[in-house]
Formats: sequence, C-alpha cells, structure tokens
Amino acid sequence: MEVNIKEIARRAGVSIATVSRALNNNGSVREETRRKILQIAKENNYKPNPIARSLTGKKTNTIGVILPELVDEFFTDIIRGIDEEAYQTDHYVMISSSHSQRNIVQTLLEFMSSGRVDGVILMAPKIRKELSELIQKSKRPMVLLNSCNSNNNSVCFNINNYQGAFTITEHLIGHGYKNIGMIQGPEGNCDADERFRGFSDALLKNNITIQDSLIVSGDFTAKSGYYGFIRLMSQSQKPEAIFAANDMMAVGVYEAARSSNINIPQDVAVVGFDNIYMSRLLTPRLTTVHVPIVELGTKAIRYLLKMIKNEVDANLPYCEELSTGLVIGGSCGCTNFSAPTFFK
Amino acid sequence: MEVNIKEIARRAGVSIATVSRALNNNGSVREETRRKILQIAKENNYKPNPIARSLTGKKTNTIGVILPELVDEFFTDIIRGIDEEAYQTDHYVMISSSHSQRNIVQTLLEFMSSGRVDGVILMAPKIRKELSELIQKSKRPMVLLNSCNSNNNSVCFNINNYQGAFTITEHLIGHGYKNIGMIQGPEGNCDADERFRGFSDALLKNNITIQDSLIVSGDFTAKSGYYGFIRLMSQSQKPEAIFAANDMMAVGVYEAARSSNINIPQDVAVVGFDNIYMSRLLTPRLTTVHVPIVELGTKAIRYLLKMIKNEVDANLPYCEELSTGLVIGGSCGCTNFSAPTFFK
DNA sequence: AAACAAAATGTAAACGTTTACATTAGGAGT
DNA sequence: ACTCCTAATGTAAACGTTTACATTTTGTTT
Repeated sequence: MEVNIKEIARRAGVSIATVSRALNNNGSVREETRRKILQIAKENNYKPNPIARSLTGKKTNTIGVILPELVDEFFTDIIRGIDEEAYQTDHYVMISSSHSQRNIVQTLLEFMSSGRVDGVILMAPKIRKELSELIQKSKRPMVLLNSCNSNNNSVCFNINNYQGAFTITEHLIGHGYKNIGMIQGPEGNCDADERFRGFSDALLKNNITIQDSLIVSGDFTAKSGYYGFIRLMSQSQKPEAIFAANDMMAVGVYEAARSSNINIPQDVAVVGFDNIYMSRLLTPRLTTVHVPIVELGTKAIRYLLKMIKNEVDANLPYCEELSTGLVIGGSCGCTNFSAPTFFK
Repeated sequence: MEVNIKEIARRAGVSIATVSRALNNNGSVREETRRKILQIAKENNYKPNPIARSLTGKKTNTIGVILPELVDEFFTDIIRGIDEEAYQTDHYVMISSSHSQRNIVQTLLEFMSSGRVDGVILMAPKIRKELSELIQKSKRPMVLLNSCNSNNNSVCFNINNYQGAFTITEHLIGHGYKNIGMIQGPEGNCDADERFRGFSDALLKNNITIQDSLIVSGDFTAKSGYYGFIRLMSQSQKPEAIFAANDMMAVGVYEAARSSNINIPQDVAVVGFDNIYMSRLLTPRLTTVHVPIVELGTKAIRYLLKMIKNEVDANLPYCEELSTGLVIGGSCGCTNFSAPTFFK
C-alpha cells in the first residue's frame, strides 16, 4: 500500500506542512523533527508524488527534445549529451522526432502548450516562417540547435560549420591544390550553407577563383556523393581535390572513385565533414572535420536549465558556436597524418 | 493569460463538471451544451492541464524507455519505432540510457517508483540477479527487449537470433563450405549466445563437426572482428567461411582481410548479422541477416499499451520473437544475389 | 515574572482536473 | 394536471503536494 504525505505526517505526529518542509529543506524545521520525519519516510519508502509536485510547483523537471529525424549516430550523440546532463541535474528527457505522421511545428506546439515540459531543445536545420513565428511566441524557454534563425531573439547553439569548412579547405590549398571542387549539402540547410560559405571564403582568401563548374549539389546522402563525384570527374575540367560537405557523401565519393578506378588521393584528394564513425573505415582514412555533437547537446541543456531557473534572462538572445577540429587522414594527401590508424 | 476549466465553465454558464464531461465525452451532456462548451474552449485555446489530469487519473500517458547505451542506428531505430507508435496513441516517450554515471537498475527504480511513466520498455541484453528481482517486483507494466530472462513471468520481444544465425549458417553450408569459423559476440550477451546456438545447430544438423579452433570470441566491435580474423587465419587449419556474429565485426574482418591481401569471398567467405547501414558499403556487399528493429520497438510499445489499458493481463508472461531475413550480398560467394547493389 | 523576537509548527487554501452522488429539468404516460 | 423515470447538470470532495499566513513554542533580555 502506497503511503502519502498525510500518512507520514500522522506517523511522525506532525503536520503535512512540516513533512513537506523537512523533505524539501525549505523553511525552518527543528533538526530533531527533521531527522524523525526523514527516518519515517525512509522506512516507508515514501517519495513525494512528482505529479502532485508538478501541479503545485508548475514544473515537471522534464526537457522536451525535438529532432528532425532519428537516423544515425549524430542523433544518438545529441541525445546522449542531453541525457547525461539531464541526469546530473535531476531532469528527464522527453524525445520526439518528426516523421511521416508529424512535423516539427505540430510537435513544438504540443510541447509548448501542454505543460509536460519545462523547456524545449529544438533542432531545426531549416526554419520556415511558421516555425519562426512559433519560436517567437514561445512562452517556454527554448534552445535551438543548428539553426539559422534570422530572428536574433533566440538562443542557439551551433557547430561552427564555417570555420570547419574554411580550415579544411585551407588545408587542401596548403597541399597545393588549386582546382578544388565541392559537393554541397541540401539547399536551405543551415549547416550546408555555412560549409559552402567557409569553402568559398577560403578560396577567396587564397586568391583562388571559385569555378561554378566545380560546385555540384548533394543532399548529404552517400548516393548524392557518388553521383556528385561522377559529375565532377566527367567534366573536361576536373578537380584535383574535392570537399564533400559531409562524410556520408564522402563515402559515396570513395565508392564512385573505386568503381571508376580513380585513386584517392593520388588522382584526386577528398575531404569530408562530420567525422562520423564510418569515415575512419575508409581507405585511405578520410581527412575530415570533427564536430563535438555530444558537447552540443550538453551545452544546449545547460543553458536551457539556466533559463528555466531564471539564472539567465530567457528573453535575451544568445548564440554560441562550437568550434571544430581537423582530423587528418590520408585522403587529402598527407602521409604523416595525426589520426590514429584504424587498427594498430 | 491562461484560462482554466473554471473560467471556461463561467463563460459557458455551466459547472466545471459539465465542462469536464463535454471535453471527455464522458457522461451525459446535452449536445447543444456540449457544442457551446467546445466552442468556447476553442476560442480560448483551452486545453486541459495534463498534469492535473495525471494527478486525478493516475496516468501520465508517458512511456519510459531504458536503453543500455545510445550509440548507433540500432538505437535510433528502436526509438523511432517506439516514438511513431506513441504518437499514434497520444503517448509520450521519456528516454533514459545507461552511462558512466548511472546504470540500468537505478534508472529502472527511478521510473518504477516515480509515477512519471505508465509503463517501461527495458532493453537489457544481460539480466543479472538484482535486475531480475526488480523486474519481478515491478508494479508497473514492463516490456523487455532482447533479454534472456530465465524467469518466465515477463513480457518480452526479441529478435530471433537463433533462426537468423541458423539460416545464414545453412546458407554457407549450401555453398559447400565445411570449415566454417565463427567470431562470437560478448559472453553472457543474450543475442550473442543465441547466434552461437543457431550457428552450432546448423552445423550439427548438417553433420558438420564443430571445431573449437574455428570459434573465437569478440565483443561486437569492429576491432574484435579484425583481431578475430587474424587469429582464425593464423592457424594451421583455416576456415573457408566465417560467420561474424554482427556486422560491425564483419567490417573489422573486411579490414583485416584487406590488409592481409586475402580476398572475400574467393579465399574466405564472410557473413554477418544485423544488416547495419555500413554493411552495404562493403565490397563485396556483405551477406547478412536483416533484423527488424523498428518493428521491435513498435510491437513492444503496442503490447505495453495493451497492458496499461488492461486489454491484456500484465501478469501473464508473453514472449514474441521477430523473425529475421537473409540479405544476400557477394561475400558468401553468391554471384546472382538479391540485395540491391549500392549504386546502380 | 514579563516582554519581545525568532524559530517552529499548524491551518487552510491553492494548483486544475475528474467524478460520485445529489439535485434539477425534461419527457412520457395516465 | 399529476406521477414517474431518465437525462442533464451541479456540488463537493478527491488526487498529493506546496506554501502563505496564523498560531504556538522557545529563547533572550530586562
């Protein structure tokens, strides 16, 4: 039989208010009384009902996490970053993702209006008008991930795609490559746009003219990488190096190179972005950009919790970009590279 | 300003009980009254407070999902299967995974005692005594995934690892291989044990003696696959085919083969288990066992919801195994295989 | 002992909903 | 018009906790 606060109070010979005070260390309770109450609570396995607490205190200690999809290690890394921090702070993580039956807007509306969550972490690579308005109207603290919200009233945490793309492109340039091609990510996708911008600016900074014929579009899938490579290498002017805007497309590039008997990096250098697990399985090991996904999740929830606790003003915009790092394999042409070889 | 049920009642000129009845279609409400109430609720964007509902109704419409880790597409597939079904049935998904700061037992205790979830889906590949006792004492409906709980009082959904391993081993035997090696999964891991059992029984059924020297252990990582292969091929008696107990170990096998200048399948055939995304990137394409992970999640939550709604007796044991399918690549020696080639 | 202040505790109500049971309204039959 | 029954509605309490404010107890000072 479950005991409630009334029963604990009866057994301790005090009022329910005193039990509450003792359990919450809130208000004055004589130490002796407090010890007695805690003892009786323990003997009876009593824990305050979190639902009743939520009703009274208007907080659920739950964070809503809205993801655009749930398909690979990127998403498990994000969830993991969030989950571990949630645990440290006695919070719970409610997950929801877009799928064929539901989109982000519906999910956000649901979370925002329902009182089930104290705040939301929203990953939305594309922000359309409707979503932007919702974010504005949000009455609950919200943190955006990887979002180019042109409205500067929001709080967001992003990977510094620009810097990563800039750096890796400069790395290619450092190898002496001049004809550098790029397989872009999906149009309108924030990450993709920033990676292209970093790529472009690195070329400009090094007085290399951007050649449109060396830029093809992709959609972050291996397949688009495969066909992007085929297109690039079918031209009269071929690139000597290719920046694939994510590693999965680089996987496709490797596959296309293999089936075309083109050697990496001897015939064409290839670099990627993301440092997904698979990239370390490619031969030669892919040179890529490492992105701190787990940390992204961790920082997002930390800031969100600060907003929830009014430790920071939820109406103040805040934006932080997590820097990336180069992981040097052999695919760019480096021979003494720093990335650990796969086995031994 | 948020309106509550009292305000809606006031505006509609009825009692709060009538508003509740109208919104819940519970008890008699004149149709005209009902329409009026729904109209006013809509105009005021009123939704019942789910926390208050939970307190009264003793249900949160939330499912707890406890995972042993959060590392790859296996877990996103499970979550996705659960999430999509949860949405269909107006339920929410609370995620928790084991990590360095927390183990499964703590998490289960937390979910079971706190009233935040109506039921739990627990994935635990190894069930130790403490956990087993907890599962027994569970006062809330629980569904196990991929668990060999020798206690038959539970509800579980598993992949039929035995059947998959049996079938794929028979497939190798069908190719004429007699010296068939295996790289096992982690000791005590339910999936791993069943896969070994299927492998063994297929050999026995086909009058092939199991040779201990052809069995090496691994831990489901690519690295253990790599070293397992090295060991197997360093022996005087080498296998002509290898069953890697999961695809990730098969990836390691491919890598080891490549660095040893051993050809797959000409020198040694290789098959895996899982049909992870990576397996389709290997050349030749890996022959493997497809496991319906999304479906596993879907079925688990469906049954759990039935238990929660008392549509099935939560005290009745139930176990279902989802069958697997063969995905034929070229790694076993098949030349006219059915798996789609990677790109055209 | 009396006065005052601070600590400790209790009472009552709040939070927002659902629902058992009481009461009222409406309809049907005589 | 009266009686009876059912539909519709309302009242009060429940759910389990927190907390504002009232009351009591304790400790200190004069």
